[in-house]
Amino acid sequence: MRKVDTMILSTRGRYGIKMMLELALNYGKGAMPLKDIANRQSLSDTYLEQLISPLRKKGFVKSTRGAQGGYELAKKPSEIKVGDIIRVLEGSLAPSQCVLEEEPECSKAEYCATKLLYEKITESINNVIDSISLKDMVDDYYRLNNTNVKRRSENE
Amino acid sequence: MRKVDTMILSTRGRYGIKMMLELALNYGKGAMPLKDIANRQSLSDTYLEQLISPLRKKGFVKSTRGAQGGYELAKKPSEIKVGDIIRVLEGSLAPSQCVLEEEPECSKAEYCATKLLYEKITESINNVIDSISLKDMVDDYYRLNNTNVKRRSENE
DNA sequence: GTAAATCCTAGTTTATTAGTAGGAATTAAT
DNA sequence: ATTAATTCCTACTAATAAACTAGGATTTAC
Repeated sequence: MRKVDTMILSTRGRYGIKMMLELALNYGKGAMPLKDIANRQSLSDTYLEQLISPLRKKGFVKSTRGAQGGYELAKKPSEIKVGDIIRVLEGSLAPSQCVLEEEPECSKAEYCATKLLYEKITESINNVIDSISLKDMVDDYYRLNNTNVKRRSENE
Repeated sequence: MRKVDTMILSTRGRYGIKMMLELALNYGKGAMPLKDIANRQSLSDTYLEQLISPLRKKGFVKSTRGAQGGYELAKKPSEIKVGDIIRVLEGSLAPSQCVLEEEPECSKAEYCATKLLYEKITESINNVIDSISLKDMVDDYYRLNNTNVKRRSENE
C-alpha cells in the first residue's frame, strides 16, 4: 500500500526551516546551542546536527565551538531565502529528473511535452520559495502572535 | 546517505501523466490496450495496471474488457487537468502535513509561520497543475514535434 | 580540568517505492 | 465453443530512501 499524501518536503526540509526560523528569531542575540533549538521544537538534537552541518558549510550559519557556543545566522534574515534552505537540505525540488540538466529521463527530450510541464511546475515552486526570506517569516511570526493575543483580550 | 534531489513526483505521478498523455493522443480513436501504452513508453504494463485502476474508479478513464479491449479517456482532454491525475495517484501535494486539515503537525498552529509558508507553496503548485489540461499537453506535443522537424529540414 | 558544546563517521531501523506474481473474469474473433 | 487478448483484483517482494541513533574526537568558556 502507499502513502495517501506526498509531502514535497521531507523532515530534512521541514525541520531545517523550523531550525532556521528559530535562529532568525534569535538573530543578533549571539550563539544559540542546538540543544535549545531542539528543545523548543521538540526535535532530536542529534538529527538536527546532521541538518545544520550542510547549512554551515554553505555559509548560511556560523558556529562557535566549545562551552557557551552554538549557532547563529551567518547573514541577515532578509538575505536568507527559504529556497536556500530547501536546496541545501533537499536538493533541487523538481517534479522529475528530466528537468535537471544532468541526465534526461526521456530519450526524445525535444519532443517531450511532459518536460515542459515539469519545467512550469518547477519554476512556480522556485518563484515562491525564493521570494520568501527568513525575515518575512519572522514578521509573520510576530504578526500572527500579536493578532491572536489581541483577539483573545478583545473577547473578554 | 540521502538522495541528492527530491522529486516531488514519484513514478506513480510521472508514469500516470505519460500514460494519460498517450490516451489523450489517442482520443477519439477507440480503446487502447495498456500493453501498447507500456510498450510505447517502455514501462512495465503490470505496474501501469495499478496506476490506471484508480484513474478509472475516479472517472477519468473508461475501460473495455476482453479481446480488442483497452482504455480510453472518459472525458475530453481539455476537461482533464494534470492536477486531477496527480491528486489521484499521489494524493494531495503539500509541503507538510499541517497544510492538510486533518492533523496539525504543529501544536501552536495559530502562531505557526511555517504553516503560512507551506500554504503559499501549496497554492502555487495547485495553480499550475490545475491550469494545465491534457489538451494543452497534446498541443505542446505537436508543436514541439513540428518545430523540430521543420528546423531539421531548414538546416539542409 | 571539567563541562558544554560542535564536529564527524558510521551504523540501524522503519517506511515507502516500485515493482512482480498469479489467477479470475470478460469478450472479440475464429 | 474455443482460443487468445484483454481488464481486474489481491497479495507478495525487493530495493531504496528517510529518519533517526551511537560513539567518540575536538574545541573552548569557566
